[in-house]
Parts: sequence; structure tokens; C-alpha cells
Amino acid sequence: MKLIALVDCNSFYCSCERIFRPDLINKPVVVLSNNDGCAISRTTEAKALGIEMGAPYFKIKKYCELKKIHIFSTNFSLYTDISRRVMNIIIEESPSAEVYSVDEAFIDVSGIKDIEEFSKRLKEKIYKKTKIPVSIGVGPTKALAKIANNLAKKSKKSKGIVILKEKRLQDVALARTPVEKIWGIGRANSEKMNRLGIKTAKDFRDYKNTKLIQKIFTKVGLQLQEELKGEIRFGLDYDITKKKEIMCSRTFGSTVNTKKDLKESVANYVSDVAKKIRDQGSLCTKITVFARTNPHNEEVPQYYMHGEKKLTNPTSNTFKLIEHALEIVELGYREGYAYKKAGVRISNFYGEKEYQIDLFEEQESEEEKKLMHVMDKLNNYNGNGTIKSLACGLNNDAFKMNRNHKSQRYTTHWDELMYFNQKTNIKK
DNA sequence: TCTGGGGTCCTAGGACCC
DNA sequence: TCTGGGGTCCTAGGACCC
Repeated sequence: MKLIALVDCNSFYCSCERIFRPDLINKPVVVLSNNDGCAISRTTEAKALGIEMGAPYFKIKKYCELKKIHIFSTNFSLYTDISRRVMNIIIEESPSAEVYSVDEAFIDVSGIKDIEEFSKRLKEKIYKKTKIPVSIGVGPTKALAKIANNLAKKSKKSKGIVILKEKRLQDVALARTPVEKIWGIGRANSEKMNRLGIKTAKDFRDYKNTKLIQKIFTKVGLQLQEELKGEIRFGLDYDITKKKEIMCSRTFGSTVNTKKDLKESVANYVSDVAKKIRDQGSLCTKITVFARTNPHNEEVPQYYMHGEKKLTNPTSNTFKLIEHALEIVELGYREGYAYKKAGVRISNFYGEKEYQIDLFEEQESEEEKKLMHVMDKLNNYNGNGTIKSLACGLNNDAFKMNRNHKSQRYTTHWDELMYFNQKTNIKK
């Protein structure tokens, strides 16, 4: 039987701060987001005092002072560093692990004889070496491990470890879990579930009309239901090092009111994402830029500037990307608005599986067929299926492809073709 | 006065093609 | 010249997660 453990750090950012302030153990602590905007991490003591996730700081400031809640501004480089230490221990101690986020990791514990003993040892070791407390939940699937973990956090008796191996235990656990606590069911979907009379995770698991589940909650909802039944739908992913999109965005302390200032910020964000994409060794073929006014402020006129650009040549070059980004700002910028937030996102990375197929995998060797095949891939890779007609040939002479239906929609340039050729190791 | 930042996945519907 | 049904690709946007 397959068993998956989820190790989750308790109130991670707060716990990181406590490493240097052991006097705050057992005291309420809150960590705020950028610009001290809102609460993003709370200890159990702070939760008990009613501090909500995402609560705007200006609304709770007085209350925090009154209740002597200790407030910290974020220190992401610290958290990243501590996270790495914790994850390294988990990887060292486990047969195989997937680092899922900054404070969580899944472990395949199927082969381990005494899972309780293993969990206890791991938990102790992490605490001893990093001073970060963790909870561990075990179940046949990721979704069940998540539920086990939630219970481990809640129940004092469990001492931070809950193992949901037997069906009987799962029944009890699921009946005690309201739907909105299920991993992957957020506010919108839990409201829909309640309307269907589904209140607990057990109700959801046992809901017979799976067609309806699929219809309302889409494929993901159906997969979740199956996971709760103990059927694995989300396997462990050991190789998630490469991102599919990278973004950088900021809320401004005060608003930005000129095109020049906005361009300056955008250029900064671009250099940030460009560095990241080079670090992961990819090139991107799409860039998105957005800037928006403050949606929380109803007094000011609202505008959401948003534009994207497909790049013919994949790149990670900062200057090229900045050029593209500023062009988008140039097109989308409107005078007279107070911009409160802006960001840049790059995506459609070159270097992913689907683009690495051998273009000549079909061994039929007629030249025309080969070229058509390349064109199809190129179309795919350019992401728009409507390349006009193929201009391809030595000396840059146009060389038109004729499909039997005389479509002339496939075009590109020889350089581009050669570039693609090079990258994918096609033998000419 | 002050409301984070960085991701992933899915679907509906439009555009386009044959 | 007539025109429809079916397929594919792409985008916007929703929902969710940490």
C-alpha cells in the first residue's frame, strides 16, 4: 500500500523569527507582508486572538498593541535560507521527497516499517537542528495526507503526528473536516458544495453523482474526490525545479502617476525576472506587463492596464526584454490614473518537453514532408498556429510550401528555422 | 491614509482552418 | 460558387495554493 507523508512547518515565517527571539515561544506573533500591508503568518496564539490570514495591518494595529502581539516585517531571504536547511534534512532522511513549497514537503513512506517512529525521529531532528517545529500527516494520497496534517496541527493529543492508514480512521477524520478545509477547495467551491448539501470531507468523498461533481467542480474536483477515496491522482513530483512562468510584481508604497515612473519600475521588474530565467536556463517567448489602480479604493477611477507580447526569438536577454516590456507600457498606458501596483510575467518557456521532440521522428524522408513537419512544430512553438507562409531557403530567397490544399499559411524565415534546428539537434 | 507576492491548472469561447 | 461541421489553437479569466 502506498503511503505519503506531508511535513509542514508550523507558522513558518513566525517560527523563523522565533529562532532569534526564543523569548517569544508561546507568545502571539504575526509576520506582515511587504510594506507591512497585511498579516501573512500567525502563530497559534495569534490565531486564537482572532487575527485572520490576510488581515490588513492598519485595521488590526490597535488591537495588536492592546493584546501585546509581536509584529515583524518580512525577511524573505532569512525564510528562504531556513527553508533550505529544513528541506535538506527531509531529503537526507527520506527515501524520496518532493519539496512542495517553502514550508512543505511530501515524502513517499510506503517502504518504511514503523512510520510513527520514522515521523517522530524526523520531527525531532528538524527541531534540534533548525528550531523549526513541524507537523506530519500521513495518508494513502496527498489529499488525505493534507487532512492528516491539519488534524496533527489541531489536536494536542497527536503530538504533531497523525497517520490515517485504516479506513476507519479516515472516516472519522473526514467527518471532522469541513469541506472548505479540503486542499484545493476554496471559498467559491465550498459555497457550491454547501448548496449541494455537502458539508464535510466525508460527505464529499461519498457523494455518488460523480458526473455532477465533474460538471460543477471540473476535472480537478473529480480528482480530489478520488484522492479522498484513496486513489492516487496527484503523484509525487521529484523534479519541479523548472518554473513554467516567472513573475515579479509590487504594490507601490505611494501611487505612480507618470509613464516615466511606471516604465522605470517595469524595467526593474524585467531585470529581476530575466535573471531568474537565466538561472533556470530557459528562454521565454512571451512577456506580459500589467499595472493597475488600487481596487480597494473606490474613490479613484479604476484602470487595469494589461498587455502581452509573443516573441519571435526566444530570449533571456535583459535589454531585449525591457524593450518589449516598455513597448507594452507605451501601448497600454493611460494618463490620469494613480497606479498602485505593477508587474511583469514571462512564460511559454523554450526548453520544455513539448519542444524537445525530435522533429524528424517520422522517418519518411521526402523533403517536403520534413519541412512541413518542421513548420508544424514551429507553429506550435511560436504558439499561434497561423504563421502565414513558409519563406525558407538559402540566400533568404522565399521558398513557398504548397500543401495539397494550397494553403500558404506556413511561413517563417530561414534563420528562425535554423535556430530551431540547432536547438533541437535535427540532422540536416 | 494604509489591503503581499509568486505560482499552477482548468475551461469556455473565439478565431481560424479545411 | 455554395456553405457547414468538425477540429485545433489560443486567450482571458476563474479558482486555488503557499
